Amino acid sequence: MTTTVLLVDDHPVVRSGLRAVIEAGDALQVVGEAATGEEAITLAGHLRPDVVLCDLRLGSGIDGIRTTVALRALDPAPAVLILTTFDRDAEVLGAIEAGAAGYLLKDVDPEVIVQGIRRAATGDMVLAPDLATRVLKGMRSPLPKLTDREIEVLRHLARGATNKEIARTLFVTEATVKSHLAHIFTKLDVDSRSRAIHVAQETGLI
Amino acid sequence: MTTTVLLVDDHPVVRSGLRAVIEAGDALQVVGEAATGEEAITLAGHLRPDVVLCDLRLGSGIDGIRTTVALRALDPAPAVLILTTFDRDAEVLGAIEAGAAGYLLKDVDPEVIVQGIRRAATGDMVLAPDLATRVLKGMRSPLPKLTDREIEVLRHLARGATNKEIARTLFVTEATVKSHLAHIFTKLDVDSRSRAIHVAQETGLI
DNA sequence: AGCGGTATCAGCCATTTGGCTGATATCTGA
DNA sequence: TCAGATATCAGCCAAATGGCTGATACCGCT
Repeated sequence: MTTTVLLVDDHPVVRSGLRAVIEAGDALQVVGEAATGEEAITLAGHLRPDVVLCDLRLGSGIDGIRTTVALRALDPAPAVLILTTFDRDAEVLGAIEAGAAGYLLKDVDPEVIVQGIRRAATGDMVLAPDLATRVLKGMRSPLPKLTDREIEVLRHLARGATNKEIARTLFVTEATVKSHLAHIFTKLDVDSRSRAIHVAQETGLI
Repeated sequence: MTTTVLLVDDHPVVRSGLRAVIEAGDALQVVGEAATGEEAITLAGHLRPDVVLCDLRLGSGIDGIRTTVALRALDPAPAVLILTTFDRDAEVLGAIEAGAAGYLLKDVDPEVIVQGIRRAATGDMVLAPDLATRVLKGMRSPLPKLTDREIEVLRHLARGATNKEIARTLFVTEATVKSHLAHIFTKLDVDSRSRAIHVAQETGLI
C-alpha cells in the first residue's frame, strides 16, 4: 500500500521540488501541501497522512518544532520528518524531543529523502549520518537549559543591547540583568557577551 | 523562441522544484543544473543559456556573487538572476554590482519566478518589490566599506574573541586591534562590539 | 614630491563589563 | 511544608572596553 505524505514548507518552490522527488517513485503519494504550521495541523487532521515532511523554519507563524508537537498530539498521529537547511544543535534536539521521527538536511540526495520517508512511515528513527553523532553527543552533554527570562535577555544581547538598555526594556534594574547574564555565562560556559551571542547562535538557542 | 535556463543551487530538491515550476509553462526550457559555482561556470560556457538562475549560498566553494561575476564575463554573457532565501542588504547590493539582472526571494510564488526569468531574458532589471526600496535606499546611503583587515577583525569579533585574543591571532598588539575596532565602530555607526556584530550580520557584511 | 588610505602602535581616562558574595520574594513540585 | 528553581536586587572590585589624541610607516596615485 502507498504511504501518504503531507508537505510543509513556506517556499512553494521547495514544495514543488519535494513533490516531484517523492512522486517519482510509486510507493509514496503526496496528499497535501501546507505553507504554515497552522495550515499543516489543520490539513493533517483532515487528510490523516502517514508522514508529515516539515521544514523547521516556516516564516511567520509557529515554527517546525511547535508544529511537530501539535501534529504528534493528533489521533492518529503522523510520523513527522523534519527537513531543513540548517543543523542547529538545539533545533535538532528540540525536534527529537518534540516527537519527530527524524531529521534530514535539505542538501541530501532525493533518494535519501524518499528512503527517510519510507523508514519514518514504519516507525524507524531517521537521522542524517553526520547529525546522528552530534545528537548522541548532545545526549551525553545536554544543551544548557536557559529559562525563558534568560533567553529573553539573550535575545537583547544578540541585538547588541547594553546592560542598561536591557534593564530599561525589561523594566528591571541593571543588577538583575547582570545576574541573568552571570547565569547565562555559566550555563553556556563563556565569559563575555560576544562569546555568549556566538554560542547561542551556533547552537540555535536563539 | 524558448528561453534557455541553467539552474544553480546546492540543494537537489530545490533544483527539482525550480525545474518543475519553470517547465510548467512552455516558453522556458531548463538546459542544465549545477550544484556549485564552479560547475555553473563550466556548464554555462558549454550550454550558453539565456538566463542563469543562481542561489547566493552554494555551500562550499565560491558563492553566488563570485559566480555571477564569472558568468557575466562569459561571451555571450547570460543574464544572471539571483534567487535566495535571505535578503541581506550587502548581498543584494553585491549581486547587483556584480552584474546580476535581478534578485528574487525564494518564498515568492512560482509564477513570479517564471515572470522574473522572462524579464531577465529581455534585459530587464528584476527586483522583489520589498527589495527594490531597500536597494534604492542603499544607493543613497551606501554600505560602509570596510578594509580587508577590518573585515578580518570583524570576523574574529563575531566569534566572540576578546581584543587580546584577536591581537594574538593576527600577530599585532592590542593597540592595533583597538584602532581597527574604533574605525569599524565609526563606519558602522555603533559604540559596542555586540552591536557591531549585530549590524555586520544584519547587513551581510560577514 | 606630496596626498590619502591603510596598518601599525602608544597613553590616558571614563565607562562597561564580568566575577563574587549574598539577600529577598515567589512559585512549583515532591 | 519544605527544597529547589526562578526572578529580583545590592555592593565591591578587577579587567575589558571604548573614546580620544597623536605618531610612524608603507603604498599607490597624481
